[in-house]
Amino acid sequence: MNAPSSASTEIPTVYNPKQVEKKWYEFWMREGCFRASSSARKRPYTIVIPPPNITGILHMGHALNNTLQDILVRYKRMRGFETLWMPGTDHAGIATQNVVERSLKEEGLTRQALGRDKFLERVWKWREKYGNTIIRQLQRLGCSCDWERTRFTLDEKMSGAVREVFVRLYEKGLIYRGKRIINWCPRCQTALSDEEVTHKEVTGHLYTIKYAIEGSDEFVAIATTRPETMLGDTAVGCNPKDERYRRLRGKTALLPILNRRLVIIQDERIDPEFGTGALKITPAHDPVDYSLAEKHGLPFINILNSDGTLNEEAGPYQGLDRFEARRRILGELEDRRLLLETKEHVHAVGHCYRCHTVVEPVLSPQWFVRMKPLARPAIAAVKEGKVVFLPERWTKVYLDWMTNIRDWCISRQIWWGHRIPVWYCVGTESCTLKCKEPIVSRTTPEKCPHCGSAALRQDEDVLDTWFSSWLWPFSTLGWPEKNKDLRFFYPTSTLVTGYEIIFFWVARMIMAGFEFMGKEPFREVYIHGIVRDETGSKMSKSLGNVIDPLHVIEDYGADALRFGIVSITSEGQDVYVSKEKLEVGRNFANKIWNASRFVLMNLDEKRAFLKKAPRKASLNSVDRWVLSRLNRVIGWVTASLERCRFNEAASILYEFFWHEFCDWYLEWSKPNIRSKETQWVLHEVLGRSLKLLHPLMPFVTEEIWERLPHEEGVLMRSQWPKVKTGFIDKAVEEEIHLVMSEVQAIRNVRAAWQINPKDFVTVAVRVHRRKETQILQKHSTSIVHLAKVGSLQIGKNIRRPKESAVANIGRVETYVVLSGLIDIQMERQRIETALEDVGKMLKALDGRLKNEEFLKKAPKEVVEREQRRAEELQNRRKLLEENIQSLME
RNA sequence: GGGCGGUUAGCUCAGUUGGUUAGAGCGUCUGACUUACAUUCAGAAGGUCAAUGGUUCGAGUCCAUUACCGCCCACCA
Repeated sequence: MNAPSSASTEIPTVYNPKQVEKKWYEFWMREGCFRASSSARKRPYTIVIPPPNITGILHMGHALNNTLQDILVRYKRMRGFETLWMPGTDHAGIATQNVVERSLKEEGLTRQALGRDKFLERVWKWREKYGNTIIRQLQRLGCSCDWERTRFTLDEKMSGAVREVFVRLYEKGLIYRGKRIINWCPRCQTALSDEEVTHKEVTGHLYTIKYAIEGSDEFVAIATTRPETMLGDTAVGCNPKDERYRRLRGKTALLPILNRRLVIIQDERIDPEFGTGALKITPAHDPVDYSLAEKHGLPFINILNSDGTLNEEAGPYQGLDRFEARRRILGELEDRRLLLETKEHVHAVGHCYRCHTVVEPVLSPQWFVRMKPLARPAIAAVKEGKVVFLPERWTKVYLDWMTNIRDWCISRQIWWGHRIPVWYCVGTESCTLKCKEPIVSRTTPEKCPHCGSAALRQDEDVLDTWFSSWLWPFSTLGWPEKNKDLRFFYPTSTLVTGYEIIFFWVARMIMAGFEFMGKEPFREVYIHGIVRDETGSKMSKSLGNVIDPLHVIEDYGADALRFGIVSITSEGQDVYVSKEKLEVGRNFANKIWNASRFVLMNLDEKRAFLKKAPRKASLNSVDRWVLSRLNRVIGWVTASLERCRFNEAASILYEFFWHEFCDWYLEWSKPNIRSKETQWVLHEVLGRSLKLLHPLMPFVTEEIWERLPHEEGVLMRSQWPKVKTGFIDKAVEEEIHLVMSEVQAIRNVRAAWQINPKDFVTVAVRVHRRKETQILQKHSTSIVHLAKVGSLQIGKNIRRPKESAVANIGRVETYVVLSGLIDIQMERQRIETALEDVGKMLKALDGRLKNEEFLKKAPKEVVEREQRRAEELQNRRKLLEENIQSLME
């Protein structure tokens, strides 16, 4: 393939991501670099994207989630897997409907006024216009999804899968229609599943109300947090063991205001300790009351309209909003002196997860999925390790939820979604009893199978959005067809998601995977944290604390964003993002850019020599050092990515590339820059670093790769580097380490004594071991070059020069001549501080070495190492003391 | 009421299976436009690892208790 040519040989000194990112993304797309095929002769690696809502615009949470997936996918691709990242979007029933309704409202319209068909047309139009925004934004992030496969949860094929699943579960008896207490959102005007309700602790009130006892002057006091629900009371209850209420047995209470007669029941489940011990029973608006009512055969009175106003059962309060009704009722009770007490009360109140309105428990006929049978294999699979959570602690959260799973309310009273595939016969003449049964069908039935009537009415409701999402890992691959893609790419490999949707999505996918595919949907679930701002609040538009990833991409580049966000993400912890943290990414991208510029500028025109590795013997020890470090880094980064330790990989690369390769090797290479060996090493280290960095920072690496001589095609399709163990060389690492600390020692003295950076200094080094003498002499040109030394003497018999400061006491003594600048007292202070430190360490060490238990029980290597250290420290102490002496002479 | 996570440098956080003198980035301080990079370079200061107790030759790391912060789950009206 032909890579797009880079403009000129002139390379700007500041990396400009904008143009580069656009160019490469288009190139990758054009060349089909993201495509995956089930006919490939490779092992598959598959990730399905957590489909973002079509209403979504890219926020930091998406940026994190998708960067992590892209890293895995790019890494695996380079490792030689046939890698599929399956993209798509979610129709997001309630969320999308809300958005479109809001825009209708601006036109003075409502969906009811428009009618179902017209409204749906509008939503589809909206989706045509805005539904792919998030996809384009993901592309700007660099996501390497196989976009040609992009799915949408409401596509015809997806809908087919949904109907298939509904019918199968219905026929198996796992889907049923029933009248139960569900969570009702009066604003969205739909039922919600238990998971769609978030409980918030709020400080409300506990009101104690007097209920009169019929035919007496007595009354019973009852505590409630929702006084308006009294309008739906059909009984009063207390614990049978509660002596206080013995007198009420067999009597009847009177509901205040409405004067409804309420039987008084006894039940063990009523807690005599709470409130007054007497309970008002509102069977249609409380789950506990509901089950009490079923048990005791009480009537059910629903007092709410779908919008949260009160209905005709509320008598004088009909038409009022529930909270207004509460206020009025409290006023009325107060006027009638029936309100005994009002006190503050902290309790958990359910809110709609979409619009944050307080939800109402309401008795309502809905469709449910029986979950217990589905949960069984999903629990077993996780226990057996077929599906592994990372971090592992989520396993317990999952299992707890799974074992206490409740039936799933799947019907929604909205229009945007998968219409429930159920029809009812509305024929009148020849109908039999059987005609009352719902007709559940994959396709629209033409007539009632029992009476033959063509008058059929489809269930008005749609399915919960998650009823299509839970099929995602296989529906996207074509299920219920049995095709090659499914055989090849299913089960998928890793699922990457945040913990907030473990119940909504992850758990349900595992159940669906076993139920419909007979296999787990993925082998590994990587759960990352949630993105928060500096203050720790969840980033949200309403709080105005959003750092817009698109702005970051605009200002700093996608690579900067990716690197920045990854490097602050440690396993499963929440992520706090701030602009400053992303600057680290921008700076690093720029560093990579400039280091590469340096290498490219210096590579000779004739580059044939680059193809053949020089003989190891012809490489100097600095070359061998950097190659040794590089190969260690290859191993570390590979291991980190294998274990999904993204931040670890990022920091290993950052440290190596910046602080070893750039800070040291590049500086070192300058004097030898014309040598073929040096050039080969520069090319080698840069090239392999680009590969290692590519999953994290795909754009800048690809751009440089193109300019670097190579024979591998595009970087994203190149091979992941292997560790060349032959290059790992502990001895050479130690050798260079000594030279580096020598340079640092001299620089330290220079800085401490404020020597003008332009001045050369005279340095004398007294060495105590022959090996060290050899090393330092061998590298004396480097030391001179890197520490700006004029004259350097190294030897065993060196004496402290007059007016010199000492550094690096221990293995060697380094004297920097300060003629004139030296301040004896200050130098003495410096040495004494060092002496104190040594003293402290020695004391601790001595204690350990005198401890017989330690000598007996600690491993031999540890003891030996401590002994060696002690010797070194003693030696250092001796030298420091001598230095103070000689200073005083 | 259960469960989980966190508490390490001024700030934000790393710290793999317990073993040299606990690391990074930012910030601070000192210096430098050194021919790849000021989105830079060189150097420095800064920590009794929340508290207590225990296990161990040895604890930031393991165990227990406590405190504070955060999150999740739960039908006490």
